[in-house]
Amino acid sequence: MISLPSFPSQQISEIQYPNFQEFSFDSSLLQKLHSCKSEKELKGIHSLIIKSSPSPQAQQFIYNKILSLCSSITPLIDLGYVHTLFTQLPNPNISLYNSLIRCFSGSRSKQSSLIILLFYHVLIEKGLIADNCTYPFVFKACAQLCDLRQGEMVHVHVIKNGFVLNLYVVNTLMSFYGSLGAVMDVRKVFDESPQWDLVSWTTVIQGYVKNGYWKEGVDMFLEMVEAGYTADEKLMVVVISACAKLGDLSLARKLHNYICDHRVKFDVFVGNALVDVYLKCGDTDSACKVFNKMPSKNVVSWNSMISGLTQKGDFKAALNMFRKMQDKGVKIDEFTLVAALNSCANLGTLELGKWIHAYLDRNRIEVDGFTGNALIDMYAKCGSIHAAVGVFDRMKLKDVYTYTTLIVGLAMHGEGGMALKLFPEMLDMGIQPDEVTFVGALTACTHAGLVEEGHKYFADMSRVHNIKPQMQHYGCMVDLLGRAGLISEAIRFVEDMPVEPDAFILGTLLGACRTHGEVELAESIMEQLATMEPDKDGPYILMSNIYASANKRKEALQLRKGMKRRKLRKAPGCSSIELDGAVYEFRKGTEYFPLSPAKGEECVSKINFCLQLELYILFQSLGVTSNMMVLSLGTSSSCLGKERNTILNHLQSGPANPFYPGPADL
DNA sequence: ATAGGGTTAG
Repeated sequence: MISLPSFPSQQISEIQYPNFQEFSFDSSLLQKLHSCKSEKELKGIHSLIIKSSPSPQAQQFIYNKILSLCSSITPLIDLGYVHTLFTQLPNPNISLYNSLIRCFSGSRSKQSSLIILLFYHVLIEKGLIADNCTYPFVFKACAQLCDLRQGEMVHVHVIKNGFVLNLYVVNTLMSFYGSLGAVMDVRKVFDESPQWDLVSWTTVIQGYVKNGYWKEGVDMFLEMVEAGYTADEKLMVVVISACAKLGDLSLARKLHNYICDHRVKFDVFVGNALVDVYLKCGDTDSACKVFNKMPSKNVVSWNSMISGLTQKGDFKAALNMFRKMQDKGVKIDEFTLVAALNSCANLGTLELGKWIHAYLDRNRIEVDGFTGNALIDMYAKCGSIHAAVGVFDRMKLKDVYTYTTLIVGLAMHGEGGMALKLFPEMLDMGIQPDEVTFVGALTACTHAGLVEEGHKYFADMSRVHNIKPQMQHYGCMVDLLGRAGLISEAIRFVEDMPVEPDAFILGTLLGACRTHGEVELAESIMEQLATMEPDKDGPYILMSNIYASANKRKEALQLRKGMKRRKLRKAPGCSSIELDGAVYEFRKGTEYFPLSPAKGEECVSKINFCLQLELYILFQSLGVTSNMMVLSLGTSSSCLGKERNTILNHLQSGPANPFYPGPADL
């Protein structure tokens, strides 16, 4: 039972945290309150307290305790209950308001943020003054709601009440401006603050970096070092991520050295940032070294490796990582799958791509946004354009990437008409096309032979959509005109371009010359190309084909000699097939090997890569077509029966397939 | 009681 000495009420309001021993309070109740960990327990104790019918003074004290307890066990707590509790308090002071607000800051939803702002306005109306514990939550709520004006208003209150001297308040204020992209305001608050700590520097640097001012962020870091501060691991992560965006390898090495020299804690965040920066700067070896040295890895570490290798174009290494990650039992997430799908798309490993699709379905991961876009791309690039369309149709959240991916995919499959139907549909949905969408639309026009339509898209690009044509778009137009046989128009187009044609454009023209037998024109273009890119074999190959089809043997021979003189060799053709989830790659004149390492690593040497066409037919006759597809076929045709049988034996009885776990494994 | 961190596309 609680028995209180009776205080005059004015005195009570001055004592914020009375010593509970003065209440001769049943200490077991208070102890229970302290050790309480769940809402249920809390409510139980609450009812016990009500039953003990405390005096108003004791009630204020206890409710105060309960409320601060609530704010420490969020988000487990029922916010409605918290609010009811709060309304029981007769004259809540600012610290009680802070406790209340803290309860609502746990859920980080838009609704809770609105409620926090509401409480903030109520407390001001009641004549209370917010303090250093109120403002951080209020700024967080403004950031969550993307409400710049509201935040600016609170900023004024902060100035009026003198809280610009409080680092907690100033730092959250900067973080608020930074999250809304107001970089100048972040800097202004920083410059006007009379004192800084490491968090202030981190916040201002992050303000720059998050908004794309990578160079400024790095410069600010250097300024900080100059001013005598020492960075911690949290700041280093920000600076390293800026360095990754800049792609500056020598800076990356300097930052790595800084970490070692200053004994910055090498935690999983720092490790991940380093792995990422080395991969983005093209130094795979260093990335692997850091990755292997990391004391603890998480899903992000693996994702960084996989997506980094994918972006570098090392798709096989990426998929091997993906497999290794699963072997280690690391739980994969959407980031993993998007990166893996990207690799599948580029390698043409449809089976693995399908497996990932099934994985998404099985784990009830919504096929939307990033995952949906990656799936569409994978199916389109692996030749299953119908599956790509199927994914597209089921997606609820379509963005410019979704439309562009499918437009490009359809165009590449010769479905120019279907691709061009999507374009106006996209505009109707209120989605603005970007420069890549126009590359897709122009390619679609090329493949459908729609010259007029192409001109219209090209004109609309700058006129209606305010996108300046880039070299790629000029290239598309040259290709469009060239393939349609309008060579002279293509030449005129190149001459009228506001920029000098690059090797790609000239190569496109050369391709048009080949299709339409324009030998003399080809020769003059070839001359230009040979000076621009003396090391490329492509133009020579094209030109020799042009001579060959014009029956000009002598010229062709001379060209070959020229190639030899320049030590140019035709890059070997390359092709691959997928069988039961393993990719077999064929290179002309070399050996073939399965994509996956380990058991299947032994190579069968010197197999002509074009064998696969025959293999495909053979497999069809054997009735094993379902797991196999041919991605691209070579053009030469010499074939050795013995070697073919070797491959057949190898594929049928050989290394354990599939290398990737099938749907049944998970 | 209250502030700052890494990975995803066409």
